[in-house]
Amino acid sequence: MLHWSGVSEGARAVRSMGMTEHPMSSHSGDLLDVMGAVMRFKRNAEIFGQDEPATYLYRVVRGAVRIVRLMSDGRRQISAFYLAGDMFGLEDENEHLFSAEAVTETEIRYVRRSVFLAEAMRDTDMITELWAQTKGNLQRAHNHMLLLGRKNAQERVAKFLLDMEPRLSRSGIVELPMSRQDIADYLGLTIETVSRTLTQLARESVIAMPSSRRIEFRKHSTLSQLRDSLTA
Amino acid sequence: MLHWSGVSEGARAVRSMGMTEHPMSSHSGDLLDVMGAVMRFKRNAEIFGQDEPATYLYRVVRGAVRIVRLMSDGRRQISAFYLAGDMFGLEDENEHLFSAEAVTETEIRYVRRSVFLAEAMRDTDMITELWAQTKGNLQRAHNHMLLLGRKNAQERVAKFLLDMEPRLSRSGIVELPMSRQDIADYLGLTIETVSRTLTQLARESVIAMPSSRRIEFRKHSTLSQLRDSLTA
DNA sequence: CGTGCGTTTGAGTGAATTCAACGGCTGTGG
DNA sequence: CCACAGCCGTTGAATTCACTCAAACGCACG
Repeated sequence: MLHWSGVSEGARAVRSMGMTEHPMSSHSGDLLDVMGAVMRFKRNAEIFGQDEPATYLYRVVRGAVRIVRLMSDGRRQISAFYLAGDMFGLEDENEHLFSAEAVTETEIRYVRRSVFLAEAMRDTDMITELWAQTKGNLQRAHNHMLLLGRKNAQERVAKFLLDMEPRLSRSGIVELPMSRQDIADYLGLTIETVSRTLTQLARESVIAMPSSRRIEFRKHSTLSQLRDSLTA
Repeated sequence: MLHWSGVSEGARAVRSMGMTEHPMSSHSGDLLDVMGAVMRFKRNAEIFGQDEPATYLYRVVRGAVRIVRLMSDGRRQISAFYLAGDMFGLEDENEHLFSAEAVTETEIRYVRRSVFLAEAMRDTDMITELWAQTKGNLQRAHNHMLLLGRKNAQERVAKFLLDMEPRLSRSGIVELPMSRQDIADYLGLTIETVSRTLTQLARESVIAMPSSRRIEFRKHSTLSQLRDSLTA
């Protein structure tokens, strides 16, 4: 199924179109952009699944990916969203405990880990980039754990919006690629609680919601206060 | 091999707590084991603090370290415990958003990031080890997020015990280095709920608690079921 | 125009929290 | 040796916040 093509020097001529680099990756990460193959995934399509061997290394070219753990009773936990420029597929060692799914129409570049690593051993920029990406993912994971611990619903939603803003905003307006269910499973809340909280924020004019996926920031500082702590 | 450039500044930064510094003992073995300096920290001593610049890379030689975020109203979130052999200090980019504290009497080896990286650029084993460690931390972080999402108290405690077992067990008996408060802040519960849950598990003879810090596994499979009842 | 899906809103319930008191261990000092 | 203080952990009772169950809404699409 998955098939790697063009890791050789010839592929280096190919340069993918301009993508937004999120703030956490320190320098331009074009390295996986010239290796491996590109694949398109439709909304909700599975990129890799739980219990599959973890063989590849991936990068989001366009769109959004969610890292999901599905439990037998239907509960779902989303441990990360990856957006354009992010590398992923390193959350597991040998077998995937998580699955990765396209949140929207998404374009992915992927390459065998072994191939990438072999190349990286000869190119310090590549291994440095790989490490920087892994570190960035680790930092986001720790940041996200702050939210999952002892935070109430308002704090979670406020932090979610503020975290997403720099990653996918266009001038104070966030176009969310993910559904309410995705947000709920990411925040450790139910869909109803997410909905109620957003409605309440809109009623208080902290945000505006022209449509359910579009969020405008109206009182940025209030949102920050809600995130940091309601009390005290 | 490598001299300790920059180590003295760092020592000053953290030496305010009572601890002793050791000269480089050539412990034949892993990579960070032969670089940098060793330091001892007493129980609850701070290794680095929130808002300090993130300059160093650390490894636990002996003992246990917790990564903590303290909020203004006193709430605390522990996002990781690091044990002997684990590298840490990569959870932040430039400034620490978290602090690191010794859970028990702990021995740490540390080195300037820049120094380690400079060396790693010339030694692929070192950068590989650094990446492997970062990846390991990322994997543990994702694993921990499963627990923090939508899990009830019993599932959290059961998973916590099972996760800790391979990391610090001696033949089915776990000697916990951390307090109930630490466990609670790690699991996103209150100290009372952790206590009640452990008591209940002991009453059901799933575990035995000869002392509050010592846990014996009596019905390992039952514990797994409690964890998986919703994890699988 | 109806069907289906995602989202919102409402009412009642429950699991973990908060508030409060108690028990056990350790070290200190009379 | 006992008395006491301090810390940590446990237990009890009442509260609360998010959850569950349920229904309705709005929009897209055949």
